[in-house]
Amino acid sequence: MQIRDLSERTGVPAKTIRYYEEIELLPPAARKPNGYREYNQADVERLKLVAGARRLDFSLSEIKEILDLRERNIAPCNVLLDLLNQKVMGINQRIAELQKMQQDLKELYSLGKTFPTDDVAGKHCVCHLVSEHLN
Amino acid sequence: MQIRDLSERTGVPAKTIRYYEEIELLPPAARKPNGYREYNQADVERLKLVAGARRLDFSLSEIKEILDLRERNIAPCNVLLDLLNQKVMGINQRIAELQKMQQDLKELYSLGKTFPTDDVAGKHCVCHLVSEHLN
DNA sequence: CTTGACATTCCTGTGGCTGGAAGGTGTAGA
DNA sequence: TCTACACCTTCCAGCCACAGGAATGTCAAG
Repeated sequence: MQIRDLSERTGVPAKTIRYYEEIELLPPAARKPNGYREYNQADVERLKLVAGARRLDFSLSEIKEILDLRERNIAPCNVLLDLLNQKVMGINQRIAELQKMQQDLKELYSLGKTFPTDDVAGKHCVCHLVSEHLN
Repeated sequence: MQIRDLSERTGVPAKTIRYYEEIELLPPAARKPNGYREYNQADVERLKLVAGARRLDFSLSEIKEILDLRERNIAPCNVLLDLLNQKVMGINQRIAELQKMQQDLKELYSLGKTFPTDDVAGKHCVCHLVSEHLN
């Protein structure tokens, strides 16, 4: 199985697979006599875990932690469960931030609409509101 | 007024101010005989607009567009209002994506909890769920 | 013998900074 | 005068997770 097959089985671009190897997220691939990378089913499984974790927005270093545990024959399940939990809380916070920002944006929009839109100096228009916007 | 004063009046780190100048978001600063950058009140106002817009998560190129309009003596108010509006919609979408992801994370967590946590191979545990997770 | 689809490495760019090194300048106190 | 110390300058590197592209090599089919 060469890199394109691995790519198709996992949905990860070949370019990205090489990159993962370069940063040592994945172990150095076996090579065919011609220098081409060669993969097996275990490589597919490992990369599928990486791909699934990426879709859940795990960072590469978080994923590396998982893979490293497994390489040392330690089941990473608990770490993974913890990470899932942390992600949920992180996303809660992120959503709250976004909602706050959306509130701000809407307020600025509404208020800005009531000001003239031809103020180049920006003293009495929406531009001024943005300038004075703190947090 | 030197760079540190500008920094304190706007909350933008000196390092970042230099960076903004380098990428031509801000015009080249006036210089004192000793080579130090020198700023005036107009520079404070401009940078405050930049800082406010950044807090609202405008990109530097969006901000550049605003500043360029003003430099050409065109009031950027309408463009700014449009951008505010776009941001609101963008955030709505982002929030939806995050909520979807949170849903997925919670499901994986709950289901993962029901599996053994000592499965190094990852065939019958939360790791497997993550591997098979598609969007 | 050529065409085309693969593969390889290496370099660059993205966004928005931040950190640090190496050196110059300005001011206050001993 | 000497010396701290705080400020300034430029330049180079790193972060994250890749994507794009150049230059080159390999292999199978027609």
